Amino acid sequence: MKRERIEEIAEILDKRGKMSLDQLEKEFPSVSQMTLRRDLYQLEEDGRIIRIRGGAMSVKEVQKVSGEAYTKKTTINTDAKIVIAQKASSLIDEGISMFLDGGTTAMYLSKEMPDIACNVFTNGIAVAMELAQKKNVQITVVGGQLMKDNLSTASPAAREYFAATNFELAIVSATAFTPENGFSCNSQIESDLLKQVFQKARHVYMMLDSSKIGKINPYTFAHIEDIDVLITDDKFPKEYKTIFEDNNIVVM
Amino acid sequence: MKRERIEEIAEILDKRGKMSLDQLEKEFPSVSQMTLRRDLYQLEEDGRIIRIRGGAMSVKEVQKVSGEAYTKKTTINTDAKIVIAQKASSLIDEGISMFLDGGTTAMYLSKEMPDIACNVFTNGIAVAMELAQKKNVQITVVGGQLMKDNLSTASPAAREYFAATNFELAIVSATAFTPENGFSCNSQIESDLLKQVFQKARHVYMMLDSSKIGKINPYTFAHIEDIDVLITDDKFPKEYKTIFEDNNIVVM
DNA sequence: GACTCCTTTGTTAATAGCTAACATATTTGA
DNA sequence: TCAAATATGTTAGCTATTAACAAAGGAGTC
Repeated sequence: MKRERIEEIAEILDKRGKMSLDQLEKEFPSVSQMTLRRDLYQLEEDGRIIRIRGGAMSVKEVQKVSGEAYTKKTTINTDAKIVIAQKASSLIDEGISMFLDGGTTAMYLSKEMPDIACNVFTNGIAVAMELAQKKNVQITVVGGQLMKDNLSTASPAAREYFAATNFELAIVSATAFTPENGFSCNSQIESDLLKQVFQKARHVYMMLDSSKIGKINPYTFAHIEDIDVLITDDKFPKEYKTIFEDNNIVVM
Repeated sequence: MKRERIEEIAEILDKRGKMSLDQLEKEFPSVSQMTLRRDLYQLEEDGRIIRIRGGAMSVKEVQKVSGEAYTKKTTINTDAKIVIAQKASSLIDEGISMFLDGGTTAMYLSKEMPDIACNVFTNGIAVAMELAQKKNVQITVVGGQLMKDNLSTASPAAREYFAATNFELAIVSATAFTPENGFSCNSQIESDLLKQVFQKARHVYMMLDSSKIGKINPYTFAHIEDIDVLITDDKFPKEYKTIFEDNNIVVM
């Protein structure tokens, strides 16, 4: 109920742009003002709204007012990514040692995942920052050149480092997928890093929201048979699903 | 006078992102709080800022916040650190290759510093994220275990990596200083890393706000004679100043 | 210069909104 | 089913904001 209410508040705010607490109280007569305040506080922490005196304002509205375009990457298929991230986070067991990539889906995953004792290796600094909130998660950041577009790092040195490291699990996502070209991304060093990770990981979970399907990016880092589990959303085409299942891959 | 002040407020806010009225009052000691309030009100009408409780926020900041998670850590001696960071940022030349640590002062420095072409190595992921906003800055993140308290990394591997890297300049800060025990911090691996950095850096600038003075932390990584320039605030004790100057260190 | 009009700035009191702290209810999970 | 964690409600105190009025400049006119 909290989750839904917060979601609804966010939606209303995105629609109306700006609302006072009084107005919100009228929309949600069943809860107290304080609860709404707390909801707004949380939405602010998530970066979805800005609290102003007497109410709140949607970030979208701000961006509209200021007239500037905002990065669309964070908004593509957000809901699907969150669902996927939730699903993936439920698969993480206590004490596990895992690799997590630096993509937006991994970002949501690190928000959703429970605060259990485990070891996470990541090349995404935004992911690392998010995970730093969790008391019990041990984080190791992969060093290297920082790519500003996706806030992740990669370097030859990191590749070597991973050659001497073992993971129980690697959870990654691709920016493009076709059955013929497999999973691909836009950066060669990232692709190299992921290849290395795949060699050392016992299990590989791929998070792939349906917007990535049918696209091809320059650097392929894995093929269908390289992964163990595919986590996707309900818009995932049925015909593809059978391809994965024929390779003994669990599709979620 | 009004016009210029408003312009200046807008600029400062674009840089710092978010400021309290208290801080603004310190920046503009010659006018009353009410005047600043009115200025903010006007800037809001112009769509350049958003007024929030206790201060204001630049629209640019809003766009940034909407992308990432938002940590609202309030730190000690913020104002002094900002002053120190401003001073330090004025010392950075185009094309330089430098190391920056992961502390809060370095964080402010990365906000204040101009967007010039240069190479920055850092072990602070918050610093790296901040620098990622600058188009012309090349960033390299040091990998390793993430320490959650200060969001910086350190590892033996990183030490080796730096053994093969040269810097023109290292800008670091300590969490404690006494003349006898030198500059110290709370983590052994961080201390090791800094020692290595000091060996490879041609010049070392130390940022030290006065709240650190007289304190001792477990791991000393440098002594007075190891640094070239000390950047501090105006509460820095005079008797200490002479100690530094006797060692040919520029005190700012 | 003295006067008026207009803009900017400062001061104060009253109010609205926020936070913190605790109390209660509800959910989760063992 | 119980205990622990999470979510919600209630209150009191406090802080920031507003509004209204007063004072101080600036600009133009006689």
